[in-house]
Amino acid sequence: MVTKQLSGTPENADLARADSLAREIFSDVANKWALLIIEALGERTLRFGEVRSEVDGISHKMLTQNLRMLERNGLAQRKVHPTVPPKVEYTLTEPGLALRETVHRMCDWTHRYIDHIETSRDRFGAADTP
Amino acid sequence: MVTKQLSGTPENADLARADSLAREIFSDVANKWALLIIEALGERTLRFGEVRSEVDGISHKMLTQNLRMLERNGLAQRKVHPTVPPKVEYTLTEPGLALRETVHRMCDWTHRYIDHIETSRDRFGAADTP
DNA sequence: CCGCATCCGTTTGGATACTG
DNA sequence: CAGTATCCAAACGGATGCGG
Repeated sequence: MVTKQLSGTPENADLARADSLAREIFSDVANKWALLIIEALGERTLRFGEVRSEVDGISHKMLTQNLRMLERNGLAQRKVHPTVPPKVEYTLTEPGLALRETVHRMCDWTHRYIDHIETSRDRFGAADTP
Repeated sequence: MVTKQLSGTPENADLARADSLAREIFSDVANKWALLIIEALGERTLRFGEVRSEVDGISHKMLTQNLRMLERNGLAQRKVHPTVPPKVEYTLTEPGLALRETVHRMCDWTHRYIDHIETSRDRFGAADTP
């Protein structure tokens, strides 16, 4: 299991809990929108609408939902300016920035193997890519 | 957008296509089950049922579905032994192994920040973690 | 043992509208 | 502009059965 490595010696009960928590965090984070948002934010501070236009394709609802999740996990910070019209800014925290590093790795990976993958898809018999 | 960096200078049409393809691959790969399977396979060759018991929680259907996807993208190789009962083995390819590296980074990240995240969740007001 | 198909409940995600 | 709620379609995901 993925989280196996997280616990050096899986021998006591604390680790079982940590493992389950790790699984939960992993599930939160290992999804398309969350990773795209983290990437979009980068080292900048963006307003809600700015993130929205950066991510492109994401709906209002999904953005809100995922930003909430990131905030809850302490990956992004939410700064509300009590003005009118409202202005809400989001910034990645240290953990968020660290996670972003791994997203970069995944992007690099995509870049490196995109040709290989395309070829593989062709060979497999592409009849389902609209 | 995440895939922005994939195209050094986003100026011609080829890159737009590559970008869309990158997005598609990213969506395929950036999901819980796919990453867990890749991690489970590791450098070993496992039979269908072995993967199933490694990943734990995954259903027959989801496993099949994701293994097909990994095969289609050339991330995993499928070896059928025409015996009875059938024996089908799966192995990560080079690209698959490379992707696995990034999964490891994500696991390391989880390990490093799990406490921070747990604390953050508590502060946020944990009323929804069953 | 493995793969494919089917049924079906659950969840996700988009569109819209309303509030502050 | 941002957040919340509602409605509804689509996709996900589990269980089961048959076929190779």
